[in-house]
Amino acid sequence: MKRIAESTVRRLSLYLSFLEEIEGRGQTTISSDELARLGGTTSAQVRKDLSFFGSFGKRGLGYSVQELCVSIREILGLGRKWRVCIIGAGKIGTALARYEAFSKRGFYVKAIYDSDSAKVGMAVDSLSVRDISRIEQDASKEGFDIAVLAIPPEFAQGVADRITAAGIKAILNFAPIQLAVPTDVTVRTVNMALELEGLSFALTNRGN
Amino acid sequence: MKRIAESTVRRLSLYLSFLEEIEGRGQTTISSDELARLGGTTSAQVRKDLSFFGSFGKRGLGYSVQELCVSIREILGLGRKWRVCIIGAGKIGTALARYEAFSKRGFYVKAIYDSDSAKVGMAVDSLSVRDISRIEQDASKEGFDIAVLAIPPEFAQGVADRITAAGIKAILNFAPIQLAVPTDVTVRTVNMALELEGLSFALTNRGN
DNA sequence: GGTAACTTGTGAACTAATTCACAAGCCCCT
DNA sequence: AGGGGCTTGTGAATTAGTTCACAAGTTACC
Repeated sequence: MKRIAESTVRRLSLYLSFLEEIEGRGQTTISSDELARLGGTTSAQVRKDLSFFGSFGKRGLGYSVQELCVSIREILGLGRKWRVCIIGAGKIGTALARYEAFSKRGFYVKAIYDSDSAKVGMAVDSLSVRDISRIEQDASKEGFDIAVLAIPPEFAQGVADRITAAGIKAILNFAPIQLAVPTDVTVRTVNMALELEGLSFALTNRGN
Repeated sequence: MKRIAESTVRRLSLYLSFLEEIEGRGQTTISSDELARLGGTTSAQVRKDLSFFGSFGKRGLGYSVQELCVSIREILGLGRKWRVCIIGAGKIGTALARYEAFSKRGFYVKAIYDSDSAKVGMAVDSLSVRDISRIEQDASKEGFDIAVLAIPPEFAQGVADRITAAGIKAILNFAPIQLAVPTDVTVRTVNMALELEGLSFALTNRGN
């Protein structure tokens, strides 16, 4: 299969969220044009995005909302449940652990870790904060698929090394740092300072 | 000035974070190559990114860490303090309000709002949750530059309409929805479900 | 069954972003 | 003062991503 651009995957995710809402409203078919308007893109873009994975529509008619939902879920690998662990029981870590939107989309937070012994044992919803020293043994025993890193930047690389060594292949990184990981590990970084600075740039340079 | 790509702005932000760390360690000059390695890109990319805004280095020698910090801060508009309000005192909103990294970077959270009267008056650090109905009058009186939207998707567009009408030109949106705003308003959306789904895609299609 | 009105799927054309490659400039050493 | 070793800044080439445009397929209706 040809390499798929990250932008394409993002858009598929976005289309799926619209399709699910539309499905809930009882609409049964949708055209690439309607989907494009919802996603702020063009109909050609929608069709091209889908064409990398097959042909899902009917000419003259559009796409079956239900079938397209199923197809995109399959493309994105959402047909199964993913086991997530959160590392860092600070403000961000605990907020994420309590965030229901994750489990709604099939991502189940199974454990939360911290290195601070004062936090270990603390309850976060139905979970109890575990000591980070257990991460290696837990990772293989409990089969975590994804680790969410919500720790200070100075510890992030060290923890990333440990969890990738323990076999975790996907990391959602909230630390404002560029992680170095083996090539078979995927990292997505969410850096809020960077987003705010992008807004600062836009405000400063607006009006040309 | 030519239109600057969002990817360029992101990278400048990233370079700045490295430069600040390096400055703290006492290193006085840096080459595009070293900066590129830190940022996971190429030296040509670093030089090109900077070249859109001027020439900041010395041939044969590299860049002065201190001067480059100052220049990038100026490019990004970080020479001033930005006034931020957070809308939504739920899990994400309160976690963001308490997040110190914002003020370190010059973004000051001045107020937090919610529509739930049970939450209004509640303390979040030194702030007290205000009723959302006050947002219009507060926005002009207190001169908010940036609004952070941390509310359920079904309310996000309505609130976005109100705050843009009230003159706010920049929105950091955590609601998983595509906001429609006037062209002079900049929106950055952080959608964690979408990031997780990107990881799901990578895990599912790894090894090609 | 034929035709009109749509909409997809996809090469081709175009636009944007990244990488190459090298002249020009700077520092250090002798 | 001149040469060698670096590193920047930037047009040119390349690669990646988006948009165009149209043949091909589908439905509805007469």
